[in-house]
Amino acid sequence: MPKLDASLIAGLPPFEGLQRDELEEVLAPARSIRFAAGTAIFDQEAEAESFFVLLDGYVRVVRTTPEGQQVIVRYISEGEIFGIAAALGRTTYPATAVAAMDCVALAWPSALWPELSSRFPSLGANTYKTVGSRLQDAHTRVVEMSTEQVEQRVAHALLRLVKQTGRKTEEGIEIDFPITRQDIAEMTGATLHTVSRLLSAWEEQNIVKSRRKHVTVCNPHSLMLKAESRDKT
Amino acid sequence: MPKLDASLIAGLPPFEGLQRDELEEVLAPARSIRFAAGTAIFDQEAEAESFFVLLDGYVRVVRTTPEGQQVIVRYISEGEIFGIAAALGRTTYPATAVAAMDCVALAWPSALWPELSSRFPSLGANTYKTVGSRLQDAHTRVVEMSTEQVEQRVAHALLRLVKQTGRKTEEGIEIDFPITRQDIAEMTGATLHTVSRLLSAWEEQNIVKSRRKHVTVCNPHSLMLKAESRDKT
DNA sequence: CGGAAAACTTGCGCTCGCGCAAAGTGAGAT
DNA sequence: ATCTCACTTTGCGCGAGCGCAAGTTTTCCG
Repeated sequence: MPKLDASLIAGLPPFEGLQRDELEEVLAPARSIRFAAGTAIFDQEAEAESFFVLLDGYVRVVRTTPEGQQVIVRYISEGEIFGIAAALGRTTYPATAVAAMDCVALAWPSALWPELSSRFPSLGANTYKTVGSRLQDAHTRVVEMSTEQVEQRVAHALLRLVKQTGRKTEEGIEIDFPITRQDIAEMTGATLHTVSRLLSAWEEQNIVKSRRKHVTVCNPHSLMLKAESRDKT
Repeated sequence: MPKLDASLIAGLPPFEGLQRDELEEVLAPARSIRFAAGTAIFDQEAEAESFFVLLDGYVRVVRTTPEGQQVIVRYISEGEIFGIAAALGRTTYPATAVAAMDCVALAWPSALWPELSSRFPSLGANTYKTVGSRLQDAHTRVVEMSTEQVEQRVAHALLRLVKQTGRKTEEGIEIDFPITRQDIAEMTGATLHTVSRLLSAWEEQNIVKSRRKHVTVCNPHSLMLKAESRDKT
């Protein structure tokens, strides 16, 4: 195993506020792992042996119901920490994490969390801050699911993805990883049929452009209008 | 202000693992406050000046949309910590907390959190553990909202309330605080009309008994059936 | 004790979005 | 090169549950 360099993680949100030598100390027990697109990084209900920081790619976090229905809980972007069951007093993962494209991640043994977080308080603080914002995100989604129509929810979901992972192209801002209608449906509590219809309608209006597994938002402002008001403009 | 006694908080989940003298130390900067039913303990978006532990009563946590729609995020029971924006790196409260009945709570200045949690690591660990389970609860609700019909969601919500706050009576298990059809609707993303219809139908089948602002579950098993399967038995 | 507000019930019609079905299309594999 | 599978589109009908409306009951308060 090659020795990992501190510059790998310098500047990433979880490690903000750490000194160079501290970074190296944190990094020492980590190993770097590649995951091919579509492979599981960890499985729901499995023993939480590791926690991770994503160095490259995108990860989809999915919860599966006893009946086999899937719901996408969130997408993880570069630099984010995930799989932190240990930090929240759990011994198993509450969801499955799947590489949405080829990924590279650092992995630490969960057992090291108490030591690491107490030795490097900023690490703990940074982590709990992201937990806080994820809790808020989750509540925001509950509110959306409770109060909005499908069209608004899909619009909100696209806007969030574009904001989180958007990559500028000549036609607009493209979501930076392969995403299907089915995926969008699982994020919004809709069916792939309805999502497909919405995207077609929006393409008609030059608000989005989509190809197989790719979505580009051309007119974010119009999409925001769709997201806000429930009248049928 | 009367000096508070350590026995007040001994045995409460957030303070598990603390010694007697530590409890007193933790308690020193706290003050005890009463809240009349219906009054706000803190408001969404307000500066997070304090965090709280509920000693008596129940608290409703509500998020309000820009359009004025309300969604009940959760209920807080005796012994739970809440309003911990500070622990999650926030400076404002993400939701409003309202006393669902007359309540007594302890309040600490938010500014003390870093010191308290580092001086008493169990306090931090206990708190983050509850944050973890709340994050999970929120995701569970997202999954429910995505995959279940209204009837199942209402059944699940009642079962959860009964489990969390149930008080045994001769007729069954009663939810321990005043709760309206509107409240249940705001927990489940339904309308009060639909909730009313469901409760009427279930009363017909001797599954629940409800009076104004009170709900008793007589037959939890039948209610679990309603919660699980989407066929119309 | 009486009046009013708050909470609850019930009926009716309509619409959003699902369920089902079937055909079309792009992309990777051999 | 073409085959095949995964992804996508589109049509049609139906039903859950909302929106609106009107009426009833309970509790609170003067």
